[in-house]
Amino acid sequence: MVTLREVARAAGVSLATASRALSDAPHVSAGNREHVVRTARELGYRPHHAARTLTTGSTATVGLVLPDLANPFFATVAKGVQGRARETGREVIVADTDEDAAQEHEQVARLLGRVDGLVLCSPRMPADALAALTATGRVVLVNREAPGVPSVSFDVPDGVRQAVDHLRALGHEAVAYAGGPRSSWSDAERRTALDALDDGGARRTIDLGAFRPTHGGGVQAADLALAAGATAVLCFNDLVALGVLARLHARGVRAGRDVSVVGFDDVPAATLVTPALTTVALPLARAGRDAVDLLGPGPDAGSDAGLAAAHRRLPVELVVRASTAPAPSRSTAPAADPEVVIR
Amino acid sequence: MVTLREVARAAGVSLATASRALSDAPHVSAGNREHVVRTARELGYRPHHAARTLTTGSTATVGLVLPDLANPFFATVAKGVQGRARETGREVIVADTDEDAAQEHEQVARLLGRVDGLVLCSPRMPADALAALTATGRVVLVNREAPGVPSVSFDVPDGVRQAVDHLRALGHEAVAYAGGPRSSWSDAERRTALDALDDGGARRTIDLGAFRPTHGGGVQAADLALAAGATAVLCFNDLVALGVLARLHARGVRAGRDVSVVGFDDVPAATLVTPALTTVALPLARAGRDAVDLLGPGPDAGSDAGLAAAHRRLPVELVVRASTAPAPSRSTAPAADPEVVIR
DNA sequence: TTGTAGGCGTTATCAA
DNA sequence: TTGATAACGCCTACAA
Repeated sequence: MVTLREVARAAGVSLATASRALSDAPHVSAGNREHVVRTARELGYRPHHAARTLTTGSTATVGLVLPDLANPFFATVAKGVQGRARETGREVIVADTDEDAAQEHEQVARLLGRVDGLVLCSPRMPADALAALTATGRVVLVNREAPGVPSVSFDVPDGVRQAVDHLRALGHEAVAYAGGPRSSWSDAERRTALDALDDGGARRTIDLGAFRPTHGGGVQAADLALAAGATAVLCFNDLVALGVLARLHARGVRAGRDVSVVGFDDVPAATLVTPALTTVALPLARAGRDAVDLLGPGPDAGSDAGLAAAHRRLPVELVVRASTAPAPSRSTAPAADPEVVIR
Repeated sequence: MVTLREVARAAGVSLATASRALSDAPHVSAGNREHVVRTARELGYRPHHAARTLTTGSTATVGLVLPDLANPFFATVAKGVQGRARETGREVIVADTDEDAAQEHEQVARLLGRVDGLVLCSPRMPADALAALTATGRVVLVNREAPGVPSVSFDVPDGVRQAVDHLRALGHEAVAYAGGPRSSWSDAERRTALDALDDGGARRTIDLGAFRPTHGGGVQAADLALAAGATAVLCFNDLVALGVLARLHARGVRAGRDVSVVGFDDVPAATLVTPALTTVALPLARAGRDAVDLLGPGPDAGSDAGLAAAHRRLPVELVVRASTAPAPSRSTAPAADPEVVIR
């Protein structure tokens, strides 16, 4: 390995001058600077990261803790974090908790010793544990909010509103909600938003209950929705919605005609199924990028880096596809399907 | 920050003794060891990573460079890498190249200065560039092979064989292949395997051409397959297969009855569509784990860690679902569908 | 078994 | 503008 000392010697300058030249600090003659830079390149000099960290105290590294890397939702956040971190001269250390709240604490604590700051995505741990963990500062939350902790989340209430408005505009009165796990922070947020939309009259939402946030959970919810006479189902997330779609199909109910279905997240598979899923799209990668920015400027930052606000709520967007359609008229039996039945 | 020096002072021992006690090295009295460990815990001591790296030379870190974190295929590999790294006491720094071959070189070079070794997943760069890059050692390939470079890949030829055997057993004679990009190493591997299976007689495979490895590519391929009179289509990957499925459906052809479709990868969406996709499943997470092991034992390793073999080819498995079925008999028009048509 | 001291590669603080 | 030199926190011969 070629060290700075060797570069200095080869260039015929002192260690200090070499250091200054390469980290383009002031107080180096233009001639020396160029000469040092050239010899460094010739020798293939690469600064030793750990040594630099030891003296500067900066790791140029961002941590990322998330429940499941293989889940496209989190993976997309991770991509955003990684992209922004690199743009600002930082690396990303990623840790997967396997959806285990207990691991969150350990991973965060361990990583904090190795990074300048860290992004904690969709933590499952209860609020009090979260508060204790983030007391150190240097932690930004994504898809979760907690008092006093900087965070990036999504305007879920507005997403719920868009979805419900859409369904009501289509004439649906009996809208059911297929919820996620009770312990889920974001499920609570959806429910609060739904309650706020409830006008106490005919247009109330039917609570189908809490389901596992999976395809299977959706299958289960679909039967309940049918039994409850719902003409539209709003789902905790797309996986649940896809499960509902599959079950409706299996039971001979035409999704997007007899029953409308709306999901949340806009996962890739939403466009791959038939009918394509109407869903609330979340700016996942953007959230990851913003979280990195909330952590503060990286090593590459100019001097005028403004201090970021503590909380950001990103706008969401309802993407209307084929799984939602006008409510079937009450009086008539399902009309003969004018489309070509393809099976 | 609490340093080892402070722990030593608090425990009333020397720096060296404290160090030995905490890294459970020999030559420490049991009493001192326990005492030091306790005071360290009480003081909340966390070893300083950079300092340790500087003296030991080990970063306890693994690098991971891949084309696209948001792609479930790579994300699953990443999950495996992360899981195995942590089990062996290492962190993972992940870098996303945005599918850009030019970035691969830069990312790998940069990361190599910060990690003990790195996993390069599905590199797009040409073979010669790869050879130059990996000459340093410390790099393991995943889903790609190169002479002299340790790698973990999949037994794709066997997967192709399983798929073709399956289709032939179902009576399909006109099997088409919807290929991936010409520059793709794994596409070349599939083609080689297909050629080997060609008996020169009636059972030859129809080459549909090269398509973008996306849903859209599949849509395009489907029309060609139909025009060529194929009764079965083997696809470069699941995304392409899903596109074929969608297009067949749109054109009124019953996938899984009139035409059989087989994919590659077994992405999550494969089970979410109707008909569910028959596909060749790849042990992606396992590949990530094995790649880490090929990098050598981590800091947590026992003394008897054997040296790993340089190449591993992981077995793959055809997962038969509803998108493949017996070939329609030549003479008769498509029989009336005995199933309840649900649409 | 314990302690002292040197060094890992860099940056930063002083004098010169 | 330069150049010694002292940290940074830890590990590890080497000496006691």
